Amino acid sequence: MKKVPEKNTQEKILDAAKKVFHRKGFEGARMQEIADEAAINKALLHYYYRSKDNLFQSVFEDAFSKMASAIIEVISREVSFDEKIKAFLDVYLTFLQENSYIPWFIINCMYEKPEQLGEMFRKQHINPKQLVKGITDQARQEYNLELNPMHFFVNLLSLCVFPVVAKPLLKEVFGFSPAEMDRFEEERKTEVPLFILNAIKGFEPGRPVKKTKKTRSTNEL
Amino acid sequence: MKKVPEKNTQEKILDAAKKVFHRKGFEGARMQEIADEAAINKALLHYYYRSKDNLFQSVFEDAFSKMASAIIEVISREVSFDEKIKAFLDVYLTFLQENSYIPWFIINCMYEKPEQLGEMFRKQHINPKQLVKGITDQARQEYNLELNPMHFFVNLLSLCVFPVVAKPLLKEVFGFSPAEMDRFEEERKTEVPLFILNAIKGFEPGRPVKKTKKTRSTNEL
DNA sequence: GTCTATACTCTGATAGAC
DNA sequence: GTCTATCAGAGTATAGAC
Repeated sequence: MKKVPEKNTQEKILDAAKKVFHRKGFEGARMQEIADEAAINKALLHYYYRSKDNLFQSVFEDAFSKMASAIIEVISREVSFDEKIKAFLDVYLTFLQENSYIPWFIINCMYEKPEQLGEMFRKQHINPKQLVKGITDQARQEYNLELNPMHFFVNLLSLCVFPVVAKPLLKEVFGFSPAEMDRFEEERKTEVPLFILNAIKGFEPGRPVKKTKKTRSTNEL
Repeated sequence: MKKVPEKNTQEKILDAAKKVFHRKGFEGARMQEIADEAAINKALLHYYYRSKDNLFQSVFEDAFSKMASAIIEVISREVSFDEKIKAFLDVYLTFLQENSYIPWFIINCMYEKPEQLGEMFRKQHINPKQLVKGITDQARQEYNLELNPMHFFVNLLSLCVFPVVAKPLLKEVFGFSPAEMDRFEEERKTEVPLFILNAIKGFEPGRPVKKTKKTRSTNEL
């Protein structure tokens, strides 16, 4: 009695929808294309998900909760600040590599339907502001670092997410082949932690920003 | 004899098209909406610009060249490395504040019509790879800093652009009021340079990443 | 549950009067 | 140059057989 892990139709549709919505966005996506991608008939889409809107909604909720829990899980770990940052970057960059369609999809959705989100947090009893403040509080207690909560967190996010979101742009601008692009993403797993950990050291109170070894006079590094 | 700076129809159309395409992207934009925005008839759009594609092309080229020249101008200045970085952040963050619609529009365009871009660079005789390498070469010569060209430039871009692109998302996640959001953007003009200049110092060869003042044992900051 | 065929709406584009 | 009217195609959604 073999276990055949064949996906049922509903799952096939959802997977296909993710791919197509990711590539084309809501407006650009075509129900026909989703049907083709899932290798089923167009009418079946409407059998399982009444409308395009409805299907999109499902894809969005799935994507957003994946994204949110990936972030929250790491942040909530009971480890030291530096371990937490490293773990965050490791887990999150890998997550983004494997789910590169999610960030742009979420951002776009916020443009089209800005309300949608607030209650998703309340439903899950999450307070992002508090969560973020926890990180920098920990940094102060353990390392005497003075980090601005929001800005530090947004910096983390930016360095992880932007390259993923702007991938098609960067690919074109720098003329990367798909293989080079993959390599670039792989490299970021070491480059981003390096950059951030270097930056953090500058926020020790004993290390004023203006100090420099060089002899340049007015504009110091 | 008063000068009445009334715009001619073609300009009215282009302005209207910018607004609508910037809000909705290519697929989401409707010719009817552009016509309404320009307070003219739909048929006139096709009189001046043969097709939707054609009109979009004009809007895109305008946005992209604005963005590109804002970046290139600063990078090409003949100043020291640190002055260049500071100038870049100052100019670019202000540009983004005043043109916050552009990044989303460009990235979205890359998803919807990935081809469109490569030749725009060739037309303007720009070699992005070379331009970017120039920055880190300068850093090595002037400050003995070993920066990876691509990654450093992408880091710069990320920290500037992502918060702008993800504005609706951040606004919702953190529950910012419009005023708070403005303040946040204003703060980034000091936070981002601080973060980056701190990070850069870590790339001096004499300053190994693993060094730390703290007594924590295995996982060093 | 899955398919074929089709209804209906929206939208980009054109024809032609003025 | 600008308008009204209309076409042709694409796309979502549904009806109904199996």
